Amino acid sequence: MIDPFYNISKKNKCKLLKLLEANTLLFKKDSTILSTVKEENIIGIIISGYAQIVRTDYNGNRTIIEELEEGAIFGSAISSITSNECDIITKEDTKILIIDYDIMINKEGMNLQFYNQFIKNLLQITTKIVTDKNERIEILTKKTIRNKLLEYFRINAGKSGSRYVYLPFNFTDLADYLAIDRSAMSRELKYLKEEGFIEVKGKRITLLY
Amino acid sequence: MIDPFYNISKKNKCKLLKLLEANTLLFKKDSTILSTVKEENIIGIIISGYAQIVRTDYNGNRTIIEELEEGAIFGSAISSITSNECDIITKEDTKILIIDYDIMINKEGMNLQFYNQFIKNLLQITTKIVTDKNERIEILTKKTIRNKLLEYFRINAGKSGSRYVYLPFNFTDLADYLAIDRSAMSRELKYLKEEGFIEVKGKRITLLY
DNA sequence: TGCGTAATGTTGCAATTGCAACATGCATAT
DNA sequence: ATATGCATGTTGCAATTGCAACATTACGCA
Repeated sequence: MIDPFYNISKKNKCKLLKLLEANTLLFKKDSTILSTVKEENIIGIIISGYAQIVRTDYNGNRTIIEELEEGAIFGSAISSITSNECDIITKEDTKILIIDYDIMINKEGMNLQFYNQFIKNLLQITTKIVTDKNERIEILTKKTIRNKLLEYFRINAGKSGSRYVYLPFNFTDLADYLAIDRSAMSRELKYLKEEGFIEVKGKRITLLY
Repeated sequence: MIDPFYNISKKNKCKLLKLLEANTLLFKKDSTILSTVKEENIIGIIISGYAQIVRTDYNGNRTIIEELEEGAIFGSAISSITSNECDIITKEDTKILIIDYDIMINKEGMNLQFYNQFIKNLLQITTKIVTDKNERIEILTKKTIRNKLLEYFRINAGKSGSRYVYLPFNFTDLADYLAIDRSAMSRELKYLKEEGFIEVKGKRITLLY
């Protein structure tokens, strides 16, 4: 993950935040950010802590839209908080930075190194986000639970270059991420085990094919 | 859609392309770009024409990953051409620009207005791409064909602020986009018509609810 | 105008899936 | 230790879906 303030000195970071009229906010664990953030065209940056963008629809189906670690950026300008069903929920005490997207973009003719560097860093981060979204879409467009699982494994084993996949979350959340029923997923995992395709030990999955 | 060269003069655009060691390529209608582009960390920009990123899996299922209009950017750094099943297919004669992502990003300490402006433009474009991807994910995570359709309609009627949805592609491609079987979609559309939820006239859908 | 091809509509059927309901396991706090 | 809550595992069943096969319509082009 690229630091949004990569290659920007502490001093310049302060100048930057002033220039962008940024606000720092603190949230306790398990609080909902959302309403603060939703209304306007805003970019948020996780300074410290951990949060999730979660959608809960009228049926009560929860879907994790995104995991927000330190340095992650989010916001109406970038994430799907446009949707009326989305919450950002902190999983730890979390410190975030709020920047108005329009103020940030409309600094014309800026010749400030730190400003341009910041924009460049954001470009790299959003590029990475697009890649992640594409992976998710690639998985979601598979038509069977089995193929969704195998695609998920393929992508995530590929990242570590091994035959192991370490789940970054629990199975309930995995089902949410894959947009499938948890019990149906559990059943399919059982079949995959029985047929000798995979081995599951806690959150570590070994690919045997 | 934001022009990648917004706020950059013709003269500066030339300088920029030289600085970035950009290459211009021409493709005839219905040709496959792909192999030229796939290998490296590259950004492509559609100068003129129209193309699609299409994935065809081993079952022959086609999925339109992305529509590439004039000014659109794509590439291994940004799109999911990482996948081994992806093609970029031109639907018209198409002129594209190829830029090496690493060369572009690693121009340190640049104080050139046109360079910084270009990066900023790319940031705005990728931001928009993320929004689009999120919309698609929002649709794909719905569990029934009906809900996928309704979500698609909701999002796209919302854009024009009316009760009309104008499909940007045909129904076959819509089914690909929603990652559902075409005939099953056709059946569900019939039910939606019969139940008075929608009215379909060619590519215009009217929401009646 | 007519031909060929691609898109669309229709339907039966088998396979997959979601859902509900319940059992088991595991961790944490009192 | 045990109670409480949450994650996980299991299974029957009904609903949804994909698939295949075919009919019909629309469209581009000679």
